[in-house]
Amino acid sequence: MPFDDLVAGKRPLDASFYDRATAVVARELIGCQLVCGDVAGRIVETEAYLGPEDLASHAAPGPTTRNAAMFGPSGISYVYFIYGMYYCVNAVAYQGSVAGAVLIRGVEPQSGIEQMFGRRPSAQRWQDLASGPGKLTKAFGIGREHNGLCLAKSPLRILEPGNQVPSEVAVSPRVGIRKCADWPLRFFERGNPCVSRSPLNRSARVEEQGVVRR
DNA sequence: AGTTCGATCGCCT
DNA sequence: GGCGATCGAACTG
Repeated sequence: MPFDDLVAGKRPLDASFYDRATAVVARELIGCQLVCGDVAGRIVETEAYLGPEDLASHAAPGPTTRNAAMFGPSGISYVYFIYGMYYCVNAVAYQGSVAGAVLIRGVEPQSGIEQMFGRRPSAQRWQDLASGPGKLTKAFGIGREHNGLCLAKSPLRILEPGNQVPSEVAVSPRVGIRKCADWPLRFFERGNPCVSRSPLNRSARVEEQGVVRR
């Protein structure tokens, strides 16, 4: 769909959206629209990372230069570099704690698909362009320069879902972590092919904890 | 200054 | 299901 038609009438989510419990924000980001430049897609998978009590969170060790954004105001991006070759993008979101962020793990490409294939030539299907946290930053061209930006009014921004509300949101443990491995803080649209599929996701040990119907 | 290891991905078996 | 790629942040001495 053309970019202008896709974003027409959709307003960016403002700080009041992000200034709530991190898991609630993670749940409600499913179906919202991620935009970077003239590339856009629908968020279909997220994970909540909490404050110091969550040992899997980058906030657990306390503030450092890398994770500083997680301790700042809600509604700001937190982008970090991992495994020597990937970026991951978060939306800072918390209330009543001292830190928290939502990792965006899966996006359904909607606009700028040709550009995404140009950035990820190894992708065989459009469904796999952004079906993972490292994949989607590559497809969207998100890097260090996008850390610490206001997600309501930057080239990197998130818009309200409009008429794209998810059919059914499922909950499960988070992927690829060892500490707090049982906490049900991963949210995804059931059945969507753009949800990431790491080996851990497919393992019988990781089973869904429940679903949220609308 | 040296070491460790990670909120991943893609290729191999 | 396992592993190598590849590098910066954080920690140790």
